[in-house]
Amino acid sequence: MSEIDLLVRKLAARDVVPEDEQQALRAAATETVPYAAGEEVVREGERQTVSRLLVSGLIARVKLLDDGRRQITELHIPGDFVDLHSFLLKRLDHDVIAVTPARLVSYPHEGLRKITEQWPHLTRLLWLSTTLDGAGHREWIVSAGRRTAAEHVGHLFCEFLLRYEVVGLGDRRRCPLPLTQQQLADACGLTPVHVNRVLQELRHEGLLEWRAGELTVPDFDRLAQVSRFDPAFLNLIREPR
Amino acid sequence: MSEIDLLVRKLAARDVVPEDEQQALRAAATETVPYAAGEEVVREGERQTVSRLLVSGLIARVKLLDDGRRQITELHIPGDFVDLHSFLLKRLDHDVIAVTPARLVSYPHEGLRKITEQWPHLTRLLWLSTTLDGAGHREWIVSAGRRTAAEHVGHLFCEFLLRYEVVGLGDRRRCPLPLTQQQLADACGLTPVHVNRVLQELRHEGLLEWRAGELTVPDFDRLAQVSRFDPAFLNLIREPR
DNA sequence: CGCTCTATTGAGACTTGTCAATTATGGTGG
DNA sequence: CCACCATAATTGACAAGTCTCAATAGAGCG
Repeated sequence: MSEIDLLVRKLAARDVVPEDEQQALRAAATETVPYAAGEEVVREGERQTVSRLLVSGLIARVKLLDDGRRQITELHIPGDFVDLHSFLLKRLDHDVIAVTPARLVSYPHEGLRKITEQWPHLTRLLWLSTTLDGAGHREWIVSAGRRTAAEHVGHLFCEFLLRYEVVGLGDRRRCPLPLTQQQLADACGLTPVHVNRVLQELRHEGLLEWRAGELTVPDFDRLAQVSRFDPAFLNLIREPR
Repeated sequence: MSEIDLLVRKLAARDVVPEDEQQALRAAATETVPYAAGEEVVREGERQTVSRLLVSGLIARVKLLDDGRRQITELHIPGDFVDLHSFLLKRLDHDVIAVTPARLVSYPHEGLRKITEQWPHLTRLLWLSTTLDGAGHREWIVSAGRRTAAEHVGHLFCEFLLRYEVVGLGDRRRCPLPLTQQQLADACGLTPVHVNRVLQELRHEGLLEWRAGELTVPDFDRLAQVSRFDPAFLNLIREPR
């Protein structure tokens, strides 16, 4: 199994990824770096010269306020670039931390630059990947701004189920969810206490189970309906880009 | 004055934009389309074949929930591409509407595709432009999740002042802000009633004035401090991309 | 077998929302 | 130029959702 298989699955859900482009991607990778749970992968503001593809584990993008308030702005599963945007931004506006032990493959910006010079379609696929992040961000803005706490949590769970399904590491009944309630609270902009109460409510309604880092949802459509989840933002349409 | 001048100012704040690339951009534009206030520019889910650059007016990206709740996920000022991400996504996850009368220059995706084939550095600048949107989104997630209502409103105002300053249409004392309180509420995930109270609070503390669609902030640094505003997310660093 | 981190529970406070009415503002036709 | 109208802004009283603080219970780990 190649280090880019999961990324290819993710991209292949949106367009054809020719073999030569896969090869070019593989050639751009350098080493694979392991991280321990809680370890910092990227610190806000520091100049980056590589971007990193997650191949195993769970990664969070975290923004901190000076008084300690913290907000997770995205959670990454295997097959996601956790900081492809650093190729353009050079300095990130957030930290990147490993939630669980994780392995990340490095793609030096120099190699990515060469890809933009020789592989226009692959470039567009990578660009697409960052715009998918953007679509995810917008959905999170809606969740934080206009959804109730229960809808917000349920919506995030639906998102996870489908994203894991796309890369073949889960389906719409179950997927990994190795978070603490504190971390879930930081992702939703809630307190851990309230997240706990919301989870109990969702569990008592039989909408989900969540134990030992695994999420189980007996009826995806029901959870999706209750959470006002519409998968359109995942852009799961295979067409030329 | 060329239609891309404001965009060039925006990009030039982050990297050098050579004359030949400016020329390539100009060549990719087709017509300029005027919109009336309230008019829809792009409808969610419809397949797009052009992207649009805003040259005058104010534009909002709006997401709607089935029961009428509405969230603005981004506000665009002149010099912004309002839907460059549609070049990759093809179908947007949100509507795009004109808040005020506006003029938009069309860039057919076909021409953008050619740019990705012939102008790698310009391609990276356009890609950068969408990642700046992403950084803005993340800041909005933090505002919605972890900032108080007053901080949220103040933060948005600081963002506006600096963005207008970058394109030369304002400075950190004053800029256009042609929104209703209802629209501001939809951008912040608040109710109009609460936005109104927050505005009075900010006004009474002498932090800002806002009349006739124009925002005036006597002391930017004080508003920024009160709002926990850190301009880093705007990525205002000129370096090779 | 402790120890530490995580999850759970309860009581009360506070921010923000809801509903409904009133006032101000700006544009338009006469 | 004025009266009128629709929209936007403002106000008040009260409800609701979420937070805070503090304590207890549970679970994983050396």
